[in-house]
Amino acid sequence: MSTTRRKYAPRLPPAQRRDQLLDGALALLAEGGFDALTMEAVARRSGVTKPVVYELFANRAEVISGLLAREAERATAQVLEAIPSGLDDRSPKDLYTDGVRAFVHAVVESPDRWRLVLLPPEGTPVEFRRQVELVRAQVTEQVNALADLGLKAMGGPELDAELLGHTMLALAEMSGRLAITDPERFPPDRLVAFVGKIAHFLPNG
Amino acid sequence: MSTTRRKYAPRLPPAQRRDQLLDGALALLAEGGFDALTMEAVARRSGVTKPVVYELFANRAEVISGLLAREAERATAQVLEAIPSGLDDRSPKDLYTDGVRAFVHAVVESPDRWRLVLLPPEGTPVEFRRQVELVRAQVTEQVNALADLGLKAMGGPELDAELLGHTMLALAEMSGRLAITDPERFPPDRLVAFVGKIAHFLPNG
DNA sequence: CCATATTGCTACGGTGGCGTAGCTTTCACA
DNA sequence: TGTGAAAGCTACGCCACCGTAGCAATATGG
Repeated sequence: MSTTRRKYAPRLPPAQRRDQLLDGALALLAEGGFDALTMEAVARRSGVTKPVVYELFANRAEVISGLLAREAERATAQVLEAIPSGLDDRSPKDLYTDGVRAFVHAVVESPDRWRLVLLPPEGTPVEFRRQVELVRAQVTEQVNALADLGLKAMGGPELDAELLGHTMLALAEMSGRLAITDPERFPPDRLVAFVGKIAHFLPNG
Repeated sequence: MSTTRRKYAPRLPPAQRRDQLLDGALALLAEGGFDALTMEAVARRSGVTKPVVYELFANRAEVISGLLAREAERATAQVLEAIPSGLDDRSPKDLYTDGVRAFVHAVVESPDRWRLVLLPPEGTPVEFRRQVELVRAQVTEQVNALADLGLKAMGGPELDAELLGHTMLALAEMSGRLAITDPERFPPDRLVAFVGKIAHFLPNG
């Protein structure tokens, strides 16, 4: 058995290869969870061998954090692009509702990406949790600001501002989760309509 | 070097050993996530050898589902015990608030247990997700019933009943999560007070 | 105090991922 | 067209976990 040499994979500049590998990693994750995300698997998936992967990522942890970093960036870009934060002739309530709308649509567009953020942590690699928490902290800050604004604009702070922020986030995430896990039953419109109503029932925010 | 024989672990009847092993498994999970939960580790952790573990669990999957089954049972018991569902002279809103109170206190009492349910899966073993979803489905049904009750009692269904159920659940889970991840900043009282206010702002439920 | 079931242990062979050393092919450019 | 750097590849040794076969200690009850 002359060990037949494998066909050379097409050559790629590092940056591009890196992206390709992360694509593979994301797919693996979506299919088989974190257990499926190994260096070997990433290599196989992209039709390439292990040393190639090690050329770009020192270890599994780097693949994971690299993946999350990239996806988080794209994810936020996806939302920010959809939400014209410039003109704010809208009330905080409408701003929030519009944000949720943009968010839910982004989720429906790239479920794999968002599954990563919405249905992840604990029991998953530590580095990963760290990263997610970082991103979440940023978002929380923004949302808290909005909540504050709402409370100030509409009267005395009858509600715990910080918790209101968390709640707004939780509502958005719930919508995203439902949009991913049961898209038939929960189309974006239904979700957004509901969130909008809730927002208007609250005394402010 | 005569290979010194290891000291015999105290003998235990199966049921008791089983419980001990699951305790070990839970601790491992809390410390190092799912990657840390291996047959070897479970054995080591309980000062016992692998075949002993295999005597009680055929494989990792069984350990996991066994663990989740036990914890889920204890968890629900913990809540049900704290919430006197018999007397319902209270309004649905108060019922809900009391439920959340009981829930948050249960969480604070056994964080490891609830972390398992609240900050879990995806990217974690499939069997596990299945189990969690089963439990969650049961709870969702209960909560939906409550939401329905609230909506009917307080006037026409201005709100999407099903989504209201999900929201109530999401609020409770958010409270639980915050109670676990930042207990200093979010003591039970603060959380419960907030949830109570929110409930009363909504037109019903 | 001995027989025997029960409980636990040692010791493997097997698999699969990790990470690296060193060789081979491509390809851009002279 | 030929050459050297860049990009890939093969092929290891290592380690951790899996799962099992067969032996050793310990209880119990006759």
